[in-house]
Amino acid sequence: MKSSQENAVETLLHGHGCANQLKLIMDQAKLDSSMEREDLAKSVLHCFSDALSILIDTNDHHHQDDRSNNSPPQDSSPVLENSRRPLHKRGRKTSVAESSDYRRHESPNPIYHDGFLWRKYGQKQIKEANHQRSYYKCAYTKDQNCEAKKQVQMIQHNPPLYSTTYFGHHTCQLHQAYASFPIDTSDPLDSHMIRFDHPDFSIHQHQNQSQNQIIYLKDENMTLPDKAEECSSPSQWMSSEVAHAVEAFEFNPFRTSSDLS
DNA sequence: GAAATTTGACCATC
DNA sequence: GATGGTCAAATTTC
Repeated sequence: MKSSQENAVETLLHGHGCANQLKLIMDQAKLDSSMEREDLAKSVLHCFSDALSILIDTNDHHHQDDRSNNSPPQDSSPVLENSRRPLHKRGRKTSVAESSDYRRHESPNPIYHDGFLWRKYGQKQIKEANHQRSYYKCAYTKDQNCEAKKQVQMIQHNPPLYSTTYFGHHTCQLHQAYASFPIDTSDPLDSHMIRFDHPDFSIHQHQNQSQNQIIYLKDENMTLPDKAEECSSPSQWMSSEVAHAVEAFEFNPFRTSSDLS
């Protein structure tokens, strides 16, 4: 019997293959393909690659844990680190940074828009990194005592590579709405969508004529299809940044009902 | 005018 | 003393 994680890897592998094929077709028919489409295809591929790396990496860690709890942690994938190594050698002031609960993701683009609302509270030139590091915390830190934080830092100039490190978990209502929301994509008529364009920034669940449920979130910089309701699945337009964040906070939009039970 | 960002100062840790 | 993380006043943006 396959675990849900193995099923997820299998599904992602299939999707990755399809996206790869699509890119090949578009490469062959460059006359017709706009840069926008090509970028989109690349983005999809990148998203899949990252997701797979993350899942495979997680599996590896689990397997290592199974084998021996005393063996030292091996260096993880360059794409994602989820180790218990301290992030910095010294200078930490907060309990958050000292926490073992952090997830680090590296990508060619900084992850600014990941579906959560962040407030920048600092920026520092980091001696060891030669690049500035930006500090963000959840916009609901005060309102809802949410302790989620993230740091964004360029770690490589050419080609550009950014590291986004998430600390803690969202305890704000926004995240709870995510986490408690049952997702089942097994039935295309019962799919769920996440939107970022609702004007009043509150979370709503909406049932349209085809029974699709939609979560509205705010993200002014997210470009969406004119009629997002007509998309058959979130993956049609969900940004890679959102996918990264979704992973970072252990929210799986493709989780099925059977996985929940 | 409110909200978000910037930036220098302060503090804890090494 | 050096460094990284956070605070909060100043500044910018909408």
